[in-house]
This record gives sequence, C-alpha cells and structure tokens, in this order.
Amino acid sequence: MHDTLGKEQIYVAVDLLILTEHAARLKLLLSRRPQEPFSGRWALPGRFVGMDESAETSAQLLLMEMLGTQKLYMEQLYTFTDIHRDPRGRVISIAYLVVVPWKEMDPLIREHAEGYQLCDVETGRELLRITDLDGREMQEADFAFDHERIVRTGIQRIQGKLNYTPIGFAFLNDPEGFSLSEVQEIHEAILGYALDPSNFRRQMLKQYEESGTLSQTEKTEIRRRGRPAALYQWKDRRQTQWQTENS
Amino acid sequence: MHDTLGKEQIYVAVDLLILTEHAARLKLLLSRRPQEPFSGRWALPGRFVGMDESAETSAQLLLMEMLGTQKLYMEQLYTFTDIHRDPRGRVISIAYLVVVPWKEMDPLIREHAEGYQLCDVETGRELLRITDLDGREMQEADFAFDHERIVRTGIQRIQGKLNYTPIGFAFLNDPEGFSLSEVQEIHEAILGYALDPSNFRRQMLKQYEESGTLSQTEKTEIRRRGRPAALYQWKDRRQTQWQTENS
DNA sequence: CCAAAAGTGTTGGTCGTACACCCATGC
DNA sequence: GCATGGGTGTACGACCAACACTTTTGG
Repeated sequence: MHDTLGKEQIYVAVDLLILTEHAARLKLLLSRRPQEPFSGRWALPGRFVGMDESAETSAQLLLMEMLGTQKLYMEQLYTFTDIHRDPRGRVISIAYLVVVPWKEMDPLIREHAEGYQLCDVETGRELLRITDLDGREMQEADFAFDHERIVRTGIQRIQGKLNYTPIGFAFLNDPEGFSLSEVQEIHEAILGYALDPSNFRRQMLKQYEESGTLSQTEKTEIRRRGRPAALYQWKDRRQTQWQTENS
Repeated sequence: MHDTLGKEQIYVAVDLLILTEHAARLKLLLSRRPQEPFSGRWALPGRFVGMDESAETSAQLLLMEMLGTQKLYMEQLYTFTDIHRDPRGRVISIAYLVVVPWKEMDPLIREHAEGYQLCDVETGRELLRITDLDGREMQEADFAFDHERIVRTGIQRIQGKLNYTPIGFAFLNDPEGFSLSEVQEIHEAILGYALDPSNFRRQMLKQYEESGTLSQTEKTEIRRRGRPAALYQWKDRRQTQWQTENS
C-alpha cells in the first residue's frame, strides 16, 4: 500500500514505544525492518493513520494487531516531523508510549508479534544502551528513521514520570497482587540505579495508600528464601486504560 | 488555498498558544474567526504545515509573520487528532506553547497581528476563565474547533512546569534586568494564587543562582513607593530559544 | 514620621536518605 | 541456627510554609 508515497501530501503515522520489564531489566519491542528503506535496521512498530481514525485509535488498533489487547497504559509521547525522517516521502510520526506487564507480554509476543524482539534497555544517569537478544549493542545508526531519538525521548519521559505518577504500576498485573519489591525492581530497571527498600516502601505507601489506589491484600507471596512479602493491589479509579493529554 | 479540503488525505496544521503576562494577569492571543467554519468564534493562530517545513519550522514562520520575531520560548504541547475536530476535512493539529515577554508583545501586536486580542486568563485551582477585552467570559462553545481543549492543556502544562523549570523567566526581557517580584507576579498570574515573597525569593535563588543562570546585577529598580528592588539577570547557557522534546 | 515594598531571620513541621535493627521463612 | 529477603524504627539534614522583623525608599 505504502511502498511508494505521493509527493504532494504529508502522511501521518503512529509509532509505538512498547516497554515491559522482566528480571530487573527494562525491555523494548523492536524489529529488524525486512525491506527498504532502512532494510535490516531496528524499528519501532508503526502504522499509517487511516482517514477514519484518530491517532489514538490507530495506535490502539496496531496494539490490538500486535498483542491482541488494548487494555494497556498508553500515552502520547511526542510528534516527530523532520522533513527527511522518511526517505519515501513526507511522513510525520506521532509516537506513543505503551507499558505492558510482563505476564501479558510473554504469551502475547509468541502468538501475535512475529519478527519482533524484546530488546534489553540498560539505563542510568547519562547512559542508554540497547542490546538485542544476542547481546549486541545498538548504535544510533542501527535504527531506522529517527527511531533512536524516539526511544531516547520515551525513556527520558518515563524516568521523569516515575517520580510523580504511578506509571510504574502499569508494568504489573492487577488481579494476582504484587509485592512492593517487584515494584521497586521495575523502578530500578527504569532508572538504572538501586533504591533503598525501606524508603521506597514508605514513599509508595504515602503517595498512593491514602487515596485508596494502593492497598494491601490478605495474601502473601510464595518465595523460596526469605520472609514472604505482603501482596498489594492497585485500584485505578478513573483512567484505567490510557491517559489524556492532561497530567 | 484551504477553503475546501480534499477528502482523501490528512492535513497537518500547527496552532499556537501564545502567552504573555501584564499587570498581574496572564494573557492569551486569540482572534475571532472571520469566516466559516466557526465564523465569529475564538481561535488560536494556526497554519497548515507546508511540504518543505517541519512542524517546528512552520510554527516559527507563523510566529515570524505574526510578531516579527522568532527568538521566543517555544515548545511542542500536544497533537490533537480527533476525526471531527475540523468540519472542512481531516486535519490534525500540532499545538505549540509560546511565551512572549510583555515588553516585546506590546509593540509587536500593534504592528503585525491585526485582528488579534490579548485575552485575559484567570486561573486557579480547578478554575479557568478566559475573558475578552470587554470582560465577556468565554465558554467552551465560544471557541472554534477543539481550541478550548488546547488552551486548557497548555495552561495545565505551564502550571506544572513552573515548579521544576525556569519557564517563568521566559516572560521577561533579559537585557534590562528584572526584579524578583516581577517574576513572582508572573508565577502568581499563571498559578492563580498568591505566593509568599520571602519564600519565593529563596526558592528562585536556590534553584537557579548556583548554576549561574540567575545573577544579581549592580542596578536597582526605580519605583514610586517602597524600597527599590535589586535587578537580576538571566543567562541562558544552552537552549536560549526553544526546547527539544527532552525535558 | 509614616506607608509601602524589599529583603532577612526564625521556627516548626514535613520529607528524603542512610542505616541499624527486628521478623518470618527455607534449608 | 543461619542465610535471605521483608519490613519497622530512628536520627539527621534539607526543605518548605508561615510570619515576625528589619531596611530602604517616596511623600
């Protein structure tokens, strides 16, 4: 459909920065482009916006295609409009940041998103290293289009948001409950440095327990070693799925 | 040029939320649309993005047309893509937030931006009231397109940014120097409530004096009543004009 | 001298950080 | 008992809001 683009119009696309976390590692969904332009380079999942879709809808449809679900945290990240970002023609991209709990991602990626890899993201202050499943590090030139810039923008965004929003909880599955150290592991993976467990716990409880969104359950975690952790629950009154531009 | 739009493509426009401050009041540049659609309703300045322009460039060109300058603080606000936001056809809008010092705005608006009004914005916790020069309050239905939503989004954004960025200083002219109470007046106008002068001063100095971006000059203000204020200077190392998507 | 605005000092509470210490489990 | 991870207590410093107080000007 879009192998060749007309020269007289601007095309609008959406690109998804899909993040998840597993084993203390932040992960990012990328694929090698199978065709030109940028054949063989790493790219975010993307899609042209149809005439009868808003960008949000388009992004949700792509998410549905890839992962078979749309009940995920999603927020608009930034709109990239450089003239030469796509050699085929004039294409602007509205990028969205999506957070997927690992337990949902793991089965979903096998079924639907063939050709995609969950690459490792190693962050830190002044550091961003992305490596594929074979441990090979990617440079900016290994990315298609301006996707490296989109990734950097998104990682920075989510790092900033950890401090004053509960976005970290979007990495977890509600129904079963979770321990606070799991949440801490997620925060550490995103920030790239360790946090003090006791202070982290207090911070979370103070920020979110009073409003009732975070509450302890009766259950405790089953572990091999150490004291079992109390399990918590996240109750999202309002805005369960994705955010508006406010916040 | 764009009175009628084709039905088979998506058009890309930029809209500008141009803010300034005077006499303890936040002000916003709006005009009544002279033609359909939404004839007579209030609208932000906007422009279709040309094939050879990035959205940033397009916004800068519009700013140049209107105010004759492009050395202003500008940041991308949000991209609005609802299907029916423009009855002429499919138009998405990338909104930009622009901050203009009053001393530049005052002469510029007379020369260039005919037909525009600097409307008053009254803010507060859970409050947003916009009134035209005759003091008439605008409702959501008085705005064209989704521009009321854009305005709300922008006001919320700048309110949030006051806390952790020096965006308030963008409302002031560098060369002459300014007193900290002028800065405070700007913050109060944006937030919609009063701040403690002594605490405000300490906050500003702690945040920005150490890095050298805010420094006291030798001069003092000339006032009618009261003790003259020390004048300060803003030295913007890096990013004088407009920001990237980072931060 | 008085009013007005600039600017400093003080105080009490809150919050973040570091770290010592206790608790509950598997082995 | 001991190692391991969960969870609490505490002490210190930074920070913030409130407000009393001093300083410098115009009238």
